[in-house]
Amino acid sequence: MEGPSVATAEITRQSVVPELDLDDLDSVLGLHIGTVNTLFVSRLEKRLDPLSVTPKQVAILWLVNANPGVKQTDLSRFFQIERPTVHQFVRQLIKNGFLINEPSKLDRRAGGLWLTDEGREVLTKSRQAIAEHEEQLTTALTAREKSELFRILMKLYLSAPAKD
Amino acid sequence: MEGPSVATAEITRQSVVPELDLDDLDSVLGLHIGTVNTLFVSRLEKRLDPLSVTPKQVAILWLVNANPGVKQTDLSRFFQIERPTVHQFVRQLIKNGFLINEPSKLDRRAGGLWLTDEGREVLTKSRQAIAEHEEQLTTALTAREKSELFRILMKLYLSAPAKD
DNA sequence: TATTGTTATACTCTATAACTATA
DNA sequence: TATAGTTATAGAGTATAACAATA
Repeated sequence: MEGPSVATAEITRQSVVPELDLDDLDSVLGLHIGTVNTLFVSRLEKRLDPLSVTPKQVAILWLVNANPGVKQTDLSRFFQIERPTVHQFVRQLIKNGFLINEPSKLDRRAGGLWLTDEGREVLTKSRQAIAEHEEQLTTALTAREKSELFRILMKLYLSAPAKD
Repeated sequence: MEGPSVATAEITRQSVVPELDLDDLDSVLGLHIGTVNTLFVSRLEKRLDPLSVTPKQVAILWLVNANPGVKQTDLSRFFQIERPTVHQFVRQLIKNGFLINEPSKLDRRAGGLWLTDEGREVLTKSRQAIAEHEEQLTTALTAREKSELFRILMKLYLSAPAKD
């Protein structure tokens, strides 16, 4: 799996820039998470560009589609981002005609979000783009590595001590 | 390890917001990488705030310290970010008195970067802050999970198809 | 008082385009 | 022509503070 029957070759970022002394910077987990995140986000942004949506906007469309009438507060809780941050995505999506905001009749503070026909079309195409993108970036991983990665990331996320 | 001797409980993001239909959004790897990245970055930013540096600025200081006289181009290659992006961090670090830029005598196009005494102090304190931060966020992981995470992230990074 | 949404503002990280100076 | 650095500008994603409307 890892090559010939010698000691497993350790592949590190050192091999990418051999002339630099990394001084153990590559033992910082956050660095690698950040690098891989940038890789995923920037590639996906390019794929989604023709559809005039960003990765986070698609995630919002995705959940609104599956939960018609959902409130911004619910999205804020799911993504663990602040309400004004959610609102910014929602505002852009409404401006671009992918989403509408219908005030709730039960609680007039809250709005309910729905996709437009155009929003549904964009979501369908975006899901296809995401599927191709994820397939492309994870072909090197075995099925077991993929599921381990999901499991470990989830464990990190769920075990994080509360803010403050 | 995972609880009583029943089928391993699957812990997902669904359990965080039970009332939402996720419609398989949680099968998108990029979402989890992004969430964990935000977790790491935002926590570290708060820890570094008293030192007046950001996570990326510390990474720059770290490499300049280990490679006195390094060029911005080398940093650009290591971090896989564009030269103007590196320059922005460098400019801020110089402005804050943590870095100096001494033009090379061999190639007057290039500058060489060095830490100031204050930069060295901030780096030392930042490394301590990062060590505590990483320890705090990864305590839930076993040693094997940690090394698997490093290995899989590195594999993703190194196997990524070239841009375009 | 508490919740929902909104507006204004700002910060971090990233990019592209276009420029200067040097090799 | 190619490389190193710089400047200007922009965009994605995030936050906090303060406010209005509603419950």
